[in-house]
Amino acid sequence: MPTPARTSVQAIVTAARTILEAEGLEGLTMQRVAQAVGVQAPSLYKRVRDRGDLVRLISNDTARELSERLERAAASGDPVRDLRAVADAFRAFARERPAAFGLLFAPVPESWRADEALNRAAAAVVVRLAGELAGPERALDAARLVVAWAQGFLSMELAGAFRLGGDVDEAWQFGIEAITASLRSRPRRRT
Amino acid sequence: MPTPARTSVQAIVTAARTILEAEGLEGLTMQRVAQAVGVQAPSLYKRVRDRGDLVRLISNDTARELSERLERAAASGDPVRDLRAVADAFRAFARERPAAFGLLFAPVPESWRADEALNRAAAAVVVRLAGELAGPERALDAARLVVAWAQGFLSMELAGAFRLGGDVDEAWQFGIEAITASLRSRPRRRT
DNA sequence: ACCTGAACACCGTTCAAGT
DNA sequence: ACCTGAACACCGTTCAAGT
Repeated sequence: MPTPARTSVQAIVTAARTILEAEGLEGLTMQRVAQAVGVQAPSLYKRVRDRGDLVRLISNDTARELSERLERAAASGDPVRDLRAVADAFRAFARERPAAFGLLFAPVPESWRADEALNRAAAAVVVRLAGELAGPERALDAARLVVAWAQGFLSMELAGAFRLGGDVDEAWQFGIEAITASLRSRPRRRT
Repeated sequence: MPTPARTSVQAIVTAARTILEAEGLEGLTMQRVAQAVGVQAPSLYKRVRDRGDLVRLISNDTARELSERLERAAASGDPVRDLRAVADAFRAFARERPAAFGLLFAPVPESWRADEALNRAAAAVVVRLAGELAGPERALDAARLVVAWAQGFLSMELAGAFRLGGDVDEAWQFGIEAITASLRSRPRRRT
């Protein structure tokens, strides 16, 4: 006789995201997740292939949410203002979900990573704005400059790696201003 | 009767670094390290406090080595050339020891991290060069821009996160040029 | 169809016992 | 003084057995 489902992939992923933020990636055990959704650990394997798969589902959700936020931030139509707003949205997201954000860029096995299409969607906004600033020929190079800087800055900030004093918010402002100014003044190969 | 030591902290750390690069952080188990140095796992606890402490010792060695390399790279006396050379040395190191490099910037428990003084030493070169370019008032902000970009770029490159095509080497060149140009042209508060 | 207890192969770590 | 086997508390994962 079929028994009714006592949980769902959605419930599992949601619980896992909460545990990830509260207790880190090593704290994210199958037993801990099972307890949170009210089943025994082996039952989770009816919904997710294994722990790596669960991590991948978390990253998918994270990438989707990040993508939406970046999209929403680019609303003014002015590429300089928009790029700054997108960077700030990126930072706000990283501070809200530090563990999930870290996971998105962590050197994790390939099969744990968010689906390529979701990463691509999140990148699209930045590539578009970077192209408007630096010209279509340089769009990808420029986007990589912006994303690398922002990701590096935030991973260092979240890891507490800025230990030489100074104002970290000011360093962030300095960075985004230097980068946008540089992209705008760069000679374009063609327009 | 005292028995002669069959291994040493140095041998343990050296073996651990090799294992880290070959099999990643999850592959770095106490049993694996013990096997490599020819003792049983419990014996390791005579030399290192626990696995986290072993990771910290690896990071210390990594930070020391990175620091030396960056120092050696800054030799021309011209800050623009030196900053480029330091960035290139940073990248070369990251590619030689990707796992150790990743570890240095990974969101890992505080007690696993390299000693503060070693991180400070590695940062010093960059802060000096950044100050020569952007002025002493902006040295720290400028150094944070450079290091954040480089670290982010490399962590993305090593994670295989540049998946939109284009030439990654060219993106690196584009980045360091845009950043140095921007720092040089930035208005200085004072000289 | 879904859930579970029991089991397996692995971890890190402690500790009494050996030399 | 150093090393080890045995043990403990944890993991992820599989699977036969239950409903």
